[in-house]
Order: sequence, then structure tokens, then C-alpha cells
Amino acid sequence: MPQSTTVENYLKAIYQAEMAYTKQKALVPMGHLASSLGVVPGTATTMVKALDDSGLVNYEPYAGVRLTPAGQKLAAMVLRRHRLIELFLVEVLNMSWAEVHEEAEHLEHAASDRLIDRIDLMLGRPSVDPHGDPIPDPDGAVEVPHYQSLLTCPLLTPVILTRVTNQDTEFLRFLERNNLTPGRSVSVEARDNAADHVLLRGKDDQSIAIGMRAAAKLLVVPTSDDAVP
Amino acid sequence: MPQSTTVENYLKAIYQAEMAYTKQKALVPMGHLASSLGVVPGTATTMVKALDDSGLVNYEPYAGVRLTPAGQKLAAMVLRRHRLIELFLVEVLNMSWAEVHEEAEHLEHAASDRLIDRIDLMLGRPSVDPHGDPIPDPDGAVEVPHYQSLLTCPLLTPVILTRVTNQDTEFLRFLERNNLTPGRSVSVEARDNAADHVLLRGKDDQSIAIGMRAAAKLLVVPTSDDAVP
DNA sequence: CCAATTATTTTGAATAATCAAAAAAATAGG
DNA sequence: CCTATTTTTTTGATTATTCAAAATAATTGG
Repeated sequence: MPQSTTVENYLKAIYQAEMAYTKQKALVPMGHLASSLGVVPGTATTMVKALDDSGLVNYEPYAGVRLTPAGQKLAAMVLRRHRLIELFLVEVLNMSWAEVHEEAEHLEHAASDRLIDRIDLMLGRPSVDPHGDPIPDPDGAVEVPHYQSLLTCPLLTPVILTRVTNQDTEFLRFLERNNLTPGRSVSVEARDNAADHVLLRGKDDQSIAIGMRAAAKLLVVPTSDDAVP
Repeated sequence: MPQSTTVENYLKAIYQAEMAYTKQKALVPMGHLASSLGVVPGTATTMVKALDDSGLVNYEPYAGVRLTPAGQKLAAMVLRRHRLIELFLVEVLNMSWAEVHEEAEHLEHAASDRLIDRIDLMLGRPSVDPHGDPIPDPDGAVEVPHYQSLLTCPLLTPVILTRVTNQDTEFLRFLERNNLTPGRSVSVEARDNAADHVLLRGKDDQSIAIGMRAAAKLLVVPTSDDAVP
């Protein structure tokens, strides 16, 4: 039987690809899965066939993979552990926002349900992690609000940074240095497709240019969204 | 290259066998190592030969293994992580004294040095874990006081329970139910070799009989040991 | 000190996860 | 609708870890 850490990593990668890469419709291509796991394509094929045999995914040769309900549940539990651990490390152990992802990447496979429940309780059953990623509930349910990004939000209008969909430590450190962390208010001064940049201005009136690739990873909500009267 | 979790478990087992089983003199026999790791003897032989090649142990065929200084250091780090994690789970997350061993058994391989240092700091650089086991310092140094056990301490004299050298969950739960946790005061009323039991009386004046095997695992210090005047 | 027992090592095989590189299938552009 | 390119799968090996069982060495009690 396969080792659970490996299975968990495959399921997590497929889950995240289903979320981000394709918009719920299509299958996840083998090539994408392989590269996101850092293995050669042949390895992914072999493993995915084994996961199919275990009933965790549906594998369609030459087309791609998709999680079964059982696979979705397991993947959501891995993400739940990961995100609760991240928040715990930041809130309770004062670890750096930029570095907890790496740590959680290992701990997510070692923490028991009992421990995760303690953490969940201690943090007050939180719904998002320090990067704004939603924390699946114990049944695997997640609500994923439809956010705009710094690439799509209106110009010259203050918005609140709400979620960062990139866990690269260097990138997070850059954001931290420039006060671009969840909860902060910013507005987009200008976008320039040719220059491939987005010009931001924060509350501190400092102006920063970031690339469009990066801007797409920063999700926002309108300021004063006292919607639903 | 071998996977670190496996190596860590072998080194830890050898380290603990060197401590407990033999009193620093002899080599750890393969049979003992194999059974404490739950593998067949042949597996232990194979693995130990690989560890020897890595310079972590000295293996003497038909005689046994011993850790090299490098192996000792690594083993001490595993134990340091394990014990700090146990204490953290009890102190900060309010987990049960009897159950944290199992949890730490997994987390010890996943926690980074940075995390362990945060935990160490938060707990005030503690020197013992919830079972009274000493926590190695970051250089691998441990001070192991010479304790008496409930099998060797004087009769009818109050002593303080200081360390429990058995991590079996059922056993720990039994101790917890009977108020036999570190810090408690007890005295040995009687010992009966034929009956294989030791009769204890706690502060609450309840009397409990435990087997001699068990009594040997409960280490104690004399009450009011204001030694060193 | 030798036979019987016990401990250890060796051998051969299995499983999990991976890679490199060859083969096959799918896709895209003229 | 074919060829060139890209993607995926297959094949053959490799490494880490393990077991079962045979072979060998060590020990122990007459």
C-alpha cells in the first residue's frame, strides 16, 4: 500500500489544480500535476493509476485526472490541516507569515485529527488562514468567495487585500516588506499591459509597481463592503 | 540515500537502548534493536550496516551496534524535538499527558529547528518533558540524574515521583487515574517479591498495588532534597 | 567440550516511489 | 488532412525498506 504522505501530496495537488487552474470543468492534465509535484510525467501517470485503483481519483488516459468524492474529502482534510497549522504557527508561536507555509508542508502529514481539533478550538474555529485561504470544515466543505484581483478590480478605488494565492517564500517576504498583507487597503493607480505592471498605492502613500503575474495572485474585496443590508 | 524518518527512528532506538538497557558499556544487540523497532532481525542488520556506512553507528557483526558521536548528536536532536513537542502539547494545547507520546512520535520528524526553538523559548527552555524525561540541549548534551525507583527507594518514606520511563498509553492512563504523575508524593508501604508487587500510598491516603516491572519504571527522589548546603 | 538452543546474518523476493528514455497518442498549423 | 510538435504512456532500472526463511555463528548446560 502506498505511503500516506505521497498520496496526500498527490491529492492535494490535484485538488488545488482543480480549483485554480481549471474552473471546475476540465480534468487536470498529467503534465501540470507532474510539474507541480516536481516529478517527471511518467511518475505521475504511474501514481495516478494507483490512486484510480484506490478509488480516490478518476483517471482518463491522455485526458487527465479528477478527484472522486472520496479523494476530494481526503484532499480537503490535508488542506484543513495545512491551513490550521499555518494560522496556529503565526498566531500562537509568532512565526513569520512568510515562512509558515514550508513548515506546514511537513506538519500537515504528521498532525492527528485530535491535535488539529485542539488547534481549531484554540483559534476559535477560524475560516481563513494567514494568507486568506479558506479552511475546509471537518466535513471537507469550503466556501470559496469569488474575489477580484489587483488585475481586475476598478482603478483608483481603495480595496482590501484579502487573499494571496502564491506561497513562495520570497514572494511573501516581498509582500511583507511592502505592507501588502491581508487586511491592508490599497488602490490600483494604473495598469500598463505593455510594461506588464500594476501600480499600487497603499495607505502609507507609498507607491509600488508589481508585475501582472503577481497582481493576479493578490485577491481583493471592495472597501466598506457592508453588502447584504 | 535513506529516508530521514527511518534513520531517525533507528538512531533514537539505539540511543535509548544504550541509555536504559545497557549502562553505557556494552553494544546494543541486534535482536533488541529489531524488536524495539518492530522489524525482523534481518532488517535491522541491513539497516545498521547502512548506518555504519554513513558514519552514524559502529557496527560489530554478531556483537551489536553503538552510536558514533555524529549518531549520538542526531539521536539527541530527535529526542529533543520529541520531548519539547510533548511538553508543548500538554502545556499549550492542553492535550492529555497519556496521549502526547504518540502524537510526538510523528511530529518529531516533521518539526524544523526553527519551530523547535520557538517552542523551547515559549516554554522557558525547560529541562524535562511531562514524563520527567530530560530534554537534550541544542548541542545534544543531556544531564541524566541518577534516580532511585519505587523498587529501590526506602520503605515507608515519602518520595516524589519524578520520572516515568515507559510511554505505553494504557500504562500512563492507569497512572493518571491513580494520581501517580510526576511531582506527586508517594511512599512505598511494602514490597513482596513472591507476589511480585509493590504497595504504594499516596497523599490522598489511597493505597495501590503495582507490579514490580511497573515499579521499576517509576523513578523518584527523596522528599525535601535540599541537598548541597 | 560438544550438542542443543538462541542470536545473527545472508539470500531472495516484494512493495513503494522514482527517473531516463523509448514509444505512442494527441494536437496544431499550414 | 498530413507532418511537426507536444503530451502522455510504457518500459526497464534504481533506491529505500521490508519480510521469510535458510545458513551461520555464538552460547550454554550438561
